[in-house]
Amino acid sequence: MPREDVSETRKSQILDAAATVFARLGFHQARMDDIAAEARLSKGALYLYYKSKDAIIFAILRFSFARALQEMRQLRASSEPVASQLIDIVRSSAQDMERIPGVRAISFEFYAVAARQSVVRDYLRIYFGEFRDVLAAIIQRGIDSGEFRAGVDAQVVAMTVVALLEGLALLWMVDPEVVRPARQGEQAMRLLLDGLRAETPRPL
Amino acid sequence: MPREDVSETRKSQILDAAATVFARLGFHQARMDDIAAEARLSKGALYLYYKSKDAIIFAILRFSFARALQEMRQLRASSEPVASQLIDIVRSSAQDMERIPGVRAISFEFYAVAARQSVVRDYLRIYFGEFRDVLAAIIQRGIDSGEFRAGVDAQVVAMTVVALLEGLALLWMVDPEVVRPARQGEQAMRLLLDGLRAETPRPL
Amino acid sequence: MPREDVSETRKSQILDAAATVFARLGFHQARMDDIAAEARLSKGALYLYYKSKDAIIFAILRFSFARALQEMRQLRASSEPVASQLIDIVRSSAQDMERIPGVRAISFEFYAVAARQSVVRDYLRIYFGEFRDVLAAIIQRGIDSGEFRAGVDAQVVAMTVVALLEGLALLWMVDPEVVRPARQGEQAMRLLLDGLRAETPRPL
Amino acid sequence: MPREDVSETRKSQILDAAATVFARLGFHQARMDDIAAEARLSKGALYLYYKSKDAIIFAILRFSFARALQEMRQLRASSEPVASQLIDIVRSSAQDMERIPGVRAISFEFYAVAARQSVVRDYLRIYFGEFRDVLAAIIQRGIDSGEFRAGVDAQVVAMTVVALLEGLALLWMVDPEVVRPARQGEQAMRLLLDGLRAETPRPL
DNA sequence: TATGAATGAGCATTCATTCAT
DNA sequence: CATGAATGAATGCTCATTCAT
Repeated sequence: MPREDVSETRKSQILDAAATVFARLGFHQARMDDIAAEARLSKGALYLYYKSKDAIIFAILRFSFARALQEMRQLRASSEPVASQLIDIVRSSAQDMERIPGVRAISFEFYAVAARQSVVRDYLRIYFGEFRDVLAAIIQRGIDSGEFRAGVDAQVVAMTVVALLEGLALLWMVDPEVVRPARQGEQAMRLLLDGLRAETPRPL
Repeated sequence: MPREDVSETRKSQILDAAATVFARLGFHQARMDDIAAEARLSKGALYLYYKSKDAIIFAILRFSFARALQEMRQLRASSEPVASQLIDIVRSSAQDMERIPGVRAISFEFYAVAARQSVVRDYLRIYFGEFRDVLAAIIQRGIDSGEFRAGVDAQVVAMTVVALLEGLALLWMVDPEVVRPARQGEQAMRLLLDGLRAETPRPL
Repeated sequence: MPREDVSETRKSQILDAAATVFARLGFHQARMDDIAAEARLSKGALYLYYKSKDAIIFAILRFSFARALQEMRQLRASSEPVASQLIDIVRSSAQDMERIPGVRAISFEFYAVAARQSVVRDYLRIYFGEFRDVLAAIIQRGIDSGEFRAGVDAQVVAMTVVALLEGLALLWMVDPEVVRPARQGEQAMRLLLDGLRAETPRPL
Repeated sequence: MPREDVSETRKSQILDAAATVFARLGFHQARMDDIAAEARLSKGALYLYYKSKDAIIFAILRFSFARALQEMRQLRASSEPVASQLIDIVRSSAQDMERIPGVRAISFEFYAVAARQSVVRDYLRIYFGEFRDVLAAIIQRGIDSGEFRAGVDAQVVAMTVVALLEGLALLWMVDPEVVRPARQGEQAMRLLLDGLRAETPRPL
């Protein structure tokens, strides 16, 4: 009469707790005791499911990464007009970040780690690369359809959009009273779209 | 026979060393021993000039902050055409970050800390606020002069430019082979400028 | 419908496994998990039969002790000539140790523990005491029969033989390429026998 | 005005303390706190001078080993009659062990470790090997001078003497009331000497 | 002013033991 | 009988900070 396998339950129970604690305290300041308490497990139990604190951090990285990639791939499907699709993407990304502030706090932890650890950097490189590719494909569709003027470099525009979103996340974390990612992100995107549509780019 | 005051010399000697070590190892992984060794001072000497490791971190924050603000205020002076001034700002910011990668690594450390410590966040808020204000003033000049179309929100555009620069810094750290802040930042800025000049923003 | 009592089976199953693991890893380095795995039982099962890890260690001590005493008492029976019986004893003891190296590894663990725990020391005291007594009886027979010269202290000779065997076990563990307990133990015993037979012990 | 270098002082202060604690509690049961307390230093100070607990254990091994080898080499010099020199060696070895019981307790710890760690075994191999060589040289001198009968294998006799001493140490640790290493070791050595001198080894 | 030896609080990790199933 | 998930006390080691010199 084998008991049901709680292994997966425990693992996500731990990751959830760890994410909460990491968001509050940061990777370093967070103690295994904090995570255990948050997960309502004993400290020893954490080690039944994860080899070390670092292993938990990496598991969170992998998990968030996988989910982010998955969400991103949903973007391809759409057959909306390109401009409004881009605005949707920016707006919903911005809304997501405004909705769950903890996630962003952890992102900044990861960015700090990435600056020194190539393993972490690798994950981010793939993530941002794929994000740019998805956007670039959409933008390219706009160019091909004549919605955007020819001569635009889709990759550069994609990079601009990603940078804009990440930059807004930072500014919002720093000054949430003033920075409103959804609203202002959308306005920024509209400006970019105006630039993309402009018949002739004028010289300086 | 008073010896000359080495106090200021020592302080910046320590801050330089600390910045180097923090860039390499991060705030947490960096040991007071590492900083002392890098500064060619004894560990005890660090405590003659700074009360604690955190005090050193804050001193770096204050110092970078002050210098960044100062550099920023130089921007006001210019009487260039607005568009080219904006491009200059983006390009030189991007070039700066490409020139001294260590500085950026420390920025990411600060951003991670800012997500949890309001004192740090306060500094960043002021910094980014001022940056936006400077840019907004320039942009407003463009609007007033008719170089940009009326109806544009200078603050939003300023925020967009700052977000773009910060986002590029992140993407560049993650993937320096592909992301070229100076070149691509300039292209992004030109797109934005095209949008700003567009006679009539078109509806979606 | 009483199931057959597996209790004794389990107990020796556990002791066998524990002995194997202890021989490989030592008392301290060996984990209850290791013993359970080796015994093909769950960790919990170990506690059904033994109260603690220490209890297992003591059970091994008691078991080895009982068997060793029993084997030893077989020695009394013989009616061989004394000299050859002594040589037989030394040779077969030495052969035993060469045959099962694990047993010796555990002995050294017990000796280390004995140096600090009187309970363990007590067992060893009885064991070595009895060993000496058995040998002393044999030797005394040699003295009484005139095979050995009078004036010899049977207890001292017995102690010498036991010390020799234990010493050889140590030297063999340390340098098995060079030390051959059976062969060299026999030669040592023959020398001793020559000394025992010598008409007159000569002054220095 | 540099302070005197306390490094060597501290190191031996720590080794002394550690030896005391190890003798009392064994390698495993001894805590770094115990050693620190015994050395009247903080736990941290131990780590200034030794990298780890194992490093302390090894340092004790190396130190004892070096001193034991050194003492042993003093034996070569003598030009006493061989028989009395051997008796002196046995007697003084036995007296040494009776004098400092702690040293022996640690030996048994090392023997237990040696059974599983070749690094430790290597030290002991060299030590016992050298001990045997020194004794063998002395015994060979006895053979060459005619003091002992020809046909004796000096190495085997040397091994016998070493085994005897180690065996006595064990028996003494186990039963110090009954076993008197110095006295009984000397008697055993005299028996061996009788055997060595015997004109003709008799057949069984 | 400067040193660096010393301190000790703090933390990740291990593992014997328990107990619900 | 048997299991193995869960517990939590125990401990080696680190490192910011202090202070005698």
